[in-house]
Amino acid sequence: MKLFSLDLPIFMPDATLGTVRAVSTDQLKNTNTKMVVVNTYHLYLTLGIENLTKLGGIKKLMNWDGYILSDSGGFQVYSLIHKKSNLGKITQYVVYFKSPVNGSKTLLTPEISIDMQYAIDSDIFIALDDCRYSGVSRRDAETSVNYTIDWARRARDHFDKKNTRPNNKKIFAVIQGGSFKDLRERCARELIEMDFDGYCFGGWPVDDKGILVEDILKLVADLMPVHKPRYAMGVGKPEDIEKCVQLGYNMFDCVIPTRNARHGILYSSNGIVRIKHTKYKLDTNPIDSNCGCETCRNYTRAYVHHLLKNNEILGKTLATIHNLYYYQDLLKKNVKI
RNA sequence: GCAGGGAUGCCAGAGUGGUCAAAUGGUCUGGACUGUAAAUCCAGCGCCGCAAGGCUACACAGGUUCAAAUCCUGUUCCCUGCA
Repeated sequence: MKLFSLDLPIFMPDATLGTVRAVSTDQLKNTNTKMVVVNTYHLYLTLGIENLTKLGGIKKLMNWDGYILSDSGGFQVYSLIHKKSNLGKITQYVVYFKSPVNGSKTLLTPEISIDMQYAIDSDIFIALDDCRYSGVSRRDAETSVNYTIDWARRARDHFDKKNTRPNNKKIFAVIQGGSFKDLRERCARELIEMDFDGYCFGGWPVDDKGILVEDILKLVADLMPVHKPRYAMGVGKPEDIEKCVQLGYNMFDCVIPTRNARHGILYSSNGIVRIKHTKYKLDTNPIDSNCGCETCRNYTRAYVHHLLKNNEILGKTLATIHNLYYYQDLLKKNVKI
């Protein structure tokens, strides 16, 4: 399947604030990355609609000639409010985020989220959703589904109102419902009626032990239209992505390759390399001898070990370049014809 | 040489009569991280023990005291002024 001119499946690194941490746009390009995920909520808070519009959008700001997908802020509804509480409040009409610094309020609605995504000038929009933990109770999952459907309709309407074709923008919706089959079915059915350009698996993709919730992922994948992109949000570890490709998903994003790189966990064809371990201090091999990334072509494990042990910025950069290249390679191997 | 100040774990550095195996950082060793509040977080780090627990420290030598890392005396070393 293709999306724009891209082969699916695709992995999109997270560039929350308009940067994949530790790498420049050129370096990012050289990892074979074609699309990145930016975050509506974080950009709304930091740059805002007006400023970002003046600056001409995030692509221009980043000097990025690839594609941009903007997450709606729905994950922050989960990570900042449901998970930590006290950082905001959710109602059917609006979501309030409370700043932990000075207590000031930020208001987010499905409409504001869309306006912001236009300011970002992204290629793929996401309708605001009420994201929950994978083990969410039935009662909460029901609320989440109700809000998500309602917000998706409002997002869709607002998106259409502003979308003067032919600008080739797409909008995806997120299927919530926790582990409850009927709720997932209802959510999927109603969202499909609204005719979005793609559908996303919503919620936390792993259980409290970190194990991929395969049964729920399968259930939801089977509810999605076959001819449209299927995006498993927040997935995941290399093996989790491969499992999800088998289930039918073809779009992925996750902080794991980038965050783990910064923390010294590197992926290789021979398994995980914890580069900060002392055994790599004098190791003059590349991180992965089968890898063609800038890091592996030019530097040794000993060097990356040394840099990361001493908290040098370049260590994070080289590690990130490697992990992203590894992920893009992995997805290439999983392209289905 | 004179006058002050100081010596506590690998480093930095609290504690100034009992509640002190030794705060807290850092280093070090593990681990976690899944639509990024994350260059973050958690655990361990004198010795023995899986653990409960036990044992040993606060430059060195004496002393005072029921009790000293903490008070006194001397020694060694370091720092800061003045010569």
